[in-house]
Amino acid sequence: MAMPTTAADPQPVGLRERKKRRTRDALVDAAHRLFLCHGYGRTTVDEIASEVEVSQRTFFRYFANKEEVALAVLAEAEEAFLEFLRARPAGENPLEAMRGAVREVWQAVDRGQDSGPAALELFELIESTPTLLAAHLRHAIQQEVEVARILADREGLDPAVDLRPRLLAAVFGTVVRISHLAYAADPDAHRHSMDGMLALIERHFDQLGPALAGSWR
Amino acid sequence: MAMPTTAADPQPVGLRERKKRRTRDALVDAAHRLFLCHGYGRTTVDEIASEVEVSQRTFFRYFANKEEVALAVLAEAEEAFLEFLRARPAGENPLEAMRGAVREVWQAVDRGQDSGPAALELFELIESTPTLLAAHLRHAIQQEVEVARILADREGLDPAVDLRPRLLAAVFGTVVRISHLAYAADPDAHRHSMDGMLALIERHFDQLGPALAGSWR
DNA sequence: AACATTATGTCAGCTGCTGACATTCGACAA
DNA sequence: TTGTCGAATGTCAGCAGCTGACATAATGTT
Repeated sequence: MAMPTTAADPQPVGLRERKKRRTRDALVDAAHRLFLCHGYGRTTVDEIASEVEVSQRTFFRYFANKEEVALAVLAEAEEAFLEFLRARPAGENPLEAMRGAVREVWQAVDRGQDSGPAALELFELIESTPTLLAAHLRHAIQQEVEVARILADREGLDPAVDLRPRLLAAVFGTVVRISHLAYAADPDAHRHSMDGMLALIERHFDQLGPALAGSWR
Repeated sequence: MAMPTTAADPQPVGLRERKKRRTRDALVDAAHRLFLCHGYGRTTVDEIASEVEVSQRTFFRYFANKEEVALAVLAEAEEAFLEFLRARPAGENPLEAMRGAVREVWQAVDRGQDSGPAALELFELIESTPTLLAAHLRHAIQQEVEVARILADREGLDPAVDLRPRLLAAVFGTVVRISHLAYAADPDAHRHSMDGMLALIERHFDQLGPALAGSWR
């Protein structure tokens, strides 16, 4: 349109925003280190803040509460999942689209340096910390609502009257969660292979139909 | 057998235990009143305690935290569900057993004086209070684990190797939760009828297969 | 250089929650 | 009835999470 800006204008990212991003990342990093080392409950917010040479008050300007800093990277992954899901071709049915999106997320995680093992440790920390587990499940619910909205849009449905999107989103979330649990519970069988995680999810989905069908004999 | 006790021996419930039960019930009652009136966040533990003329410290001897007193009645219902599920005839398949158990729970709730509307209000309170929602979801997960154990026992399976019990328990919990949401969201359609809730759950289960199958056109 | 904007620090304070110790209350026997 | 033991409760001190209010410093703009 009008307003011919000087072409190269990816983002007017000022020094300010860069600095903010840096301290934020530093806080997440320090928090994870301390949580994994001393445990979530035995790590105080003041410790995290002073590790980054920042006041406690600033910490709470970046994160609404102590849980949020622990789940920050997970929140980013969930956001990425939504992006991938929105970008899936319209020809796929809902289930195919979600499987594709979760595959893309794991591929992206795989590319990111050492985030594979880190993700595993994070899962264990969350599962073994009641407070974190509760917060994580709440986020998962919100994620399900958003996923349901996307699915309803793709299929041209009204989420208020047709509950199938919500239902499928919830079931999908459940399958992913149980896969994470199984993955973390049996490290020897799957570790060092992100494909293992995907295979687990696929297997669980294949078991879903028979499990619902009737007797298991 | 031996030891002919004097027949009428329901429970040697001393005055002590009765008093404990009374103050506990009073705390739950006062808490619910205050939560529904002023909101969860704006109600302090001291207020609840002083309402029952008890020190704050005693409150925390009855309940581990503020959330627990809000979810107490729900926890009892969940316990009842487990009991009913354990008592279901062995001939039923897992899904039939769970449907039967949830029906029995609602029938029992129906018999309890005015607990119907109270349950509705409680659901709304939980769903609209992030902290409570998180705590509730955590409890739901624990419930799922226990349900999976029961199902595995019924079918003679090892929950560690066969994940179908866990999967079905999770899906069932999801369906019940979504039914609660739909029930609370559209009061006019279902209110004053516990059968409405059961019908909703049945309908959602019937939608589950088609929703998983493929396209929704 | 002067100004507006925004991030940060400091401080005071509330609320949830816990340990330690004293006190009171119910159970049970002499 | 009385006395004794254990359990329930009260009191107090204190820590940690979290917030509002205000002052200060850093950054961006003219």
